[in-house]
Amino acid sequence: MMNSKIAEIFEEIADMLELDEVDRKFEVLAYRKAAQTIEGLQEPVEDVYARGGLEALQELPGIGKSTSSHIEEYIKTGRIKKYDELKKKFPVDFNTLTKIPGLGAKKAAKLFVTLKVKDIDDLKKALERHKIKDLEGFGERSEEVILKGVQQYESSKGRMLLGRALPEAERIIKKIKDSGLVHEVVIGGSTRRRKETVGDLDILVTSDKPEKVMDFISKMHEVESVALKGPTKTTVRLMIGLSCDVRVVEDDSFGAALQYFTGNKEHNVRMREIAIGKGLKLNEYGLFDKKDRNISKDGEEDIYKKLGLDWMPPEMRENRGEIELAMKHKLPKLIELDEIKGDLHTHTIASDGSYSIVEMATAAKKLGREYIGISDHSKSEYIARGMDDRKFVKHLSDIDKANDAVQGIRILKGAEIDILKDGSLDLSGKTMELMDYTLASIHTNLSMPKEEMTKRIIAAFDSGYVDIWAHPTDRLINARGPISVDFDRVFEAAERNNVVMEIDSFPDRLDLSDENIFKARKYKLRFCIDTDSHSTEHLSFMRFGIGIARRGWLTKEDVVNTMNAKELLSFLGK
DNA sequence: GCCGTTTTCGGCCCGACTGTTTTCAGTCG
Repeated sequence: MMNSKIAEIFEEIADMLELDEVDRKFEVLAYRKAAQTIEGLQEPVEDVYARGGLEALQELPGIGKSTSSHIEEYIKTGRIKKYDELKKKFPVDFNTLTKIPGLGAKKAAKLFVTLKVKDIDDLKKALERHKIKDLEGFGERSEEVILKGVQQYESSKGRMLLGRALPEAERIIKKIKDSGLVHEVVIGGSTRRRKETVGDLDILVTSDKPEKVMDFISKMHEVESVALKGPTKTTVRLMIGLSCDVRVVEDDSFGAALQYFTGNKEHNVRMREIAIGKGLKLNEYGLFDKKDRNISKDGEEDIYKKLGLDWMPPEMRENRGEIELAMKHKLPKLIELDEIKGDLHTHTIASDGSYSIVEMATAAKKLGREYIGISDHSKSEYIARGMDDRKFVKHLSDIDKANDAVQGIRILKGAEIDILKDGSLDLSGKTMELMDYTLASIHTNLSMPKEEMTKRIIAAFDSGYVDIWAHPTDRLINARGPISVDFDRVFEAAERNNVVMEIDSFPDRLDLSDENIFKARKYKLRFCIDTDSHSTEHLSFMRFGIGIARRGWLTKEDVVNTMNAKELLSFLGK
């Protein structure tokens, strides 16, 4: 899968074009947009090309003549000439350096020209010697900001978004399955627990030809290098920049091994303690009695059962009280993906989405949704082509028309409305009353002090116009921390005003996080799992939000978009 | 460089914030 590699190259081309004396900002923008499209693609870009050549590539949003031929060139030769030429002038690792908060392409280029900084290691040396503060255009403060940025970058790297890791894991698993060498093949570890980021992939296989499986794994074309290869365990470095462990066990050990490799560590420690208490021994090969006989060969559920526990979903296995509940047979019945009836956070070409209302609705229908809420941006989101009241009124009537045009799915009229600095909303009450529901969210002044931010959000809720608080904390995983806010007071205000808490399923948001869901569950609050889709492909991100909701122990009853449209609207008081 | 029931040419990505500066460049959303 070359998607992320090509996306990275396009991003770097954009970075380098930004350094040109002539203003090429629209070209820069076009490359960034193309990078985004490729990165967000749910299938390998080489498959798109294999299916329909340049034409098929050009059907992707933001991919045109030039970018499609770059992609073709990369697929055929592994290089892109334009990129190589630019890189000659600036042999700098822009990809890494511009990920450091406070450092953009221009500053990185300046650091290269003056201090020969090519990568993060050079940057760290320059920081240690305090060389940066004396450069023209930099100062004491810039040096501090960059130093802090480097630390932040280093602490977050190494863990990959679940949204990237899971599709890759699934592809690899399918390949192993199709090899015909194995009986069972499953993903374990934090990926199976649906943690928001994963450090590496743990794949568990049962087979009576372990060596052949190991050979097969190490020769897959997704593999960049083989770190370790033995008869039952292989560790490879994948092209997408993730380490992957593959472990082979015998059929009788499958349940124990799956339990062991799913974790987490604390959960497993508790499990082994319980086994010891019963005079047994639990390891990855089985549950053994005093005479070392494996007494549990019937899968994972049997391991739990023989230890006096109910089987529990992987998402709960974090030692956060689930073992106690399993002993008392009081585990909650967690929400399932197929219980979701609609999606209330989606964007169209009316603001910053890539598809029309009809296209989004048709795609949602294909996924089995009964309704879709269209929630485009309000005017303060200039960059997202947000709409003012006048445009919104027209847009809402466009949704009505689309509703008549598309059969078999109901389209709801919504909006994602900015909560402004003073807590007021970005559209008039008159306009908002024309909608079926509203999402409210924060996109500006994110670093506001806690007290001010808390008052800002409470003021928005108290307006009485907010139905759903969208991507509440505004964090971007590995890139930006959450806003600073007094959750207790905000949750109280939400309870008072019947404001629903969103779980945004977009892979780098997953907001609320599972920890915050735990906090919110102490209040009488309901949740809504949305995709924040900006394209039809994003609609399938729902499963990531479901994973986070399950990690927060939510049930069907907690989540408002398990209701049908009629029930939902009546719940929202419409 | 991409895109098109306002256009195949001429729009797109504008404004806040910050730090380094005396009027603005870079970064970020």
